[in-house]
Amino acid sequence: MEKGIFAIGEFAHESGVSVRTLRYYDSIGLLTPSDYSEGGHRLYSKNDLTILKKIKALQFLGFPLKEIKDMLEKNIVEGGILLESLNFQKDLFEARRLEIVNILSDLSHMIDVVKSEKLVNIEVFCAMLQKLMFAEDTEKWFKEHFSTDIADTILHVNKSEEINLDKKWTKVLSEIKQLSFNGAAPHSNETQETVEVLFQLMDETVKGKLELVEERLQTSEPVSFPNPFTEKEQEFLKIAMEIYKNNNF
Amino acid sequence: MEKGIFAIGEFAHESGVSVRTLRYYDSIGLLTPSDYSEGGHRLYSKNDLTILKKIKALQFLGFPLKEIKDMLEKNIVEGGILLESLNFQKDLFEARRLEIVNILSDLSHMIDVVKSEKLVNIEVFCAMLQKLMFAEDTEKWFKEHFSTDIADTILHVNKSEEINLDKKWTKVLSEIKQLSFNGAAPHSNETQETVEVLFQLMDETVKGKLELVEERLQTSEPVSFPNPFTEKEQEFLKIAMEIYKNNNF
DNA sequence: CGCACACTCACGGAGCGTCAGTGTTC
DNA sequence: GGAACACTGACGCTCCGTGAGTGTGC
Repeated sequence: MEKGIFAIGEFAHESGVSVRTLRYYDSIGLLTPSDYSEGGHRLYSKNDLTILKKIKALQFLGFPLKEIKDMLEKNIVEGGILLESLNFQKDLFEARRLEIVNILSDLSHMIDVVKSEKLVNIEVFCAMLQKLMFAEDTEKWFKEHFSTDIADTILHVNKSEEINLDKKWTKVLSEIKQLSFNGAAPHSNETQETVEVLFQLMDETVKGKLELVEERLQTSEPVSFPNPFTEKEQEFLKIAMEIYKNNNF
Repeated sequence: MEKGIFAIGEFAHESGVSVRTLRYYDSIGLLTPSDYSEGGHRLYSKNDLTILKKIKALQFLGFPLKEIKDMLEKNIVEGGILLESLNFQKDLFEARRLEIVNILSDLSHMIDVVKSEKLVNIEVFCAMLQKLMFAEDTEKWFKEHFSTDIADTILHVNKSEEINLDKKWTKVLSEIKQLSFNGAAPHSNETQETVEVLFQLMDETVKGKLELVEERLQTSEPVSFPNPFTEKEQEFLKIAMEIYKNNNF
């Protein structure tokens, strides 16, 4: 091959772009090779290399190929329009970054919670996750259904405290599911012990304001709060809790 | 419609997921409606709603639908495997975050540079961009072609200084391109003035060690440094610089 | 002549949006 | 009986990867 003229494979190697990609760019008219051989083989020049570099540079900034095509065709771009595009891309990436940061935070949280368990029930896991995902909605819900000070007390826990609570919740909720699944009796010792832990945990979570919360829970409409239990499990738990309350309060 | 049983539209509205998506989920067996009407309409139950919520929760963490399907089918997941997936996702997102942070930094840089110009030549723009993209490679290149101290002097500028330099470079390189495009003579006053600015800028960029750099540039192989000029422009510039040097040195 | 290389379709993928043409519900 | 809703294909989107089957360059 003459110097400065490349077949597609050579050109691909030189530029670090795949052959498939080059053909694709040709097909959409983004990078048309400078020449074709008699047999129809694409022939690229050094100039094509600089064009390709431009394409890759613009692609790096997140521009889609269509826009890149437009930009290259115009060659000289009005600063204003370019600036607009750049700002648009920046906002887009900034939004993505925030999203990712949130997801990362939730992932870390879930990792901490899962770490301590051997088996994780997917329902409990997802309920925890939903709690994180809709933290803002949850806050709203609390402020609508309880007085502001109760809500504040419940919601204002720090991160490590929250993780600790979540671990405990994961454990006890999984246990309850397991009991129901195994057909345990609501009045059995095992069940009642777990229910006791549940009450303690509720108490810990709401920091002693349990009575207030319970009162509301019974008067207000059925809870639409993320709930990891099936109907059957709910029924089981309701009975077990009744028994516990009759015995202890 | 009976309570607790939804047609697809209602269900979509309730769950905030599009009808298309629901049908898609059915088609891939991810969320099969609890029942079908005689006429073949999908009928969803409350239970389906909780399943959908799980799906969305897991999707939020970045799991693809296939994996979600697996996880839901197993229902109880081994903590170890789940932990592995979570960590994998976390690493993935962390990598993406870093990527995005870099892009954002480069975007901001380019925005600063572009802000001061009315018209931006795409070649100059892309050359700047490439300089940013391959900053590490550039550093390597400098350290190979010059002594370490020169490289350090040139490369160790702070951010605002770099942006300032880039703005000047953008301006002068664009001017040269414009001159060449307009068919200006290499010896014309206009051209020579621009070349003078170019020399000053080179000097400023390499902080007075211009002679050393030039020496190397002439002896080493042709520069593969990001270059915004076409062959024609390079020829034009070379002549103009010769003239300038003959007149001034 | 043979081997490496290039060519042109064409499918697939993730997750749906968006027609088009027809059937169901109430 | 007619509006509103649902159904099943099927194509489109982005940016290519990955074949399959055939033609070129040296």
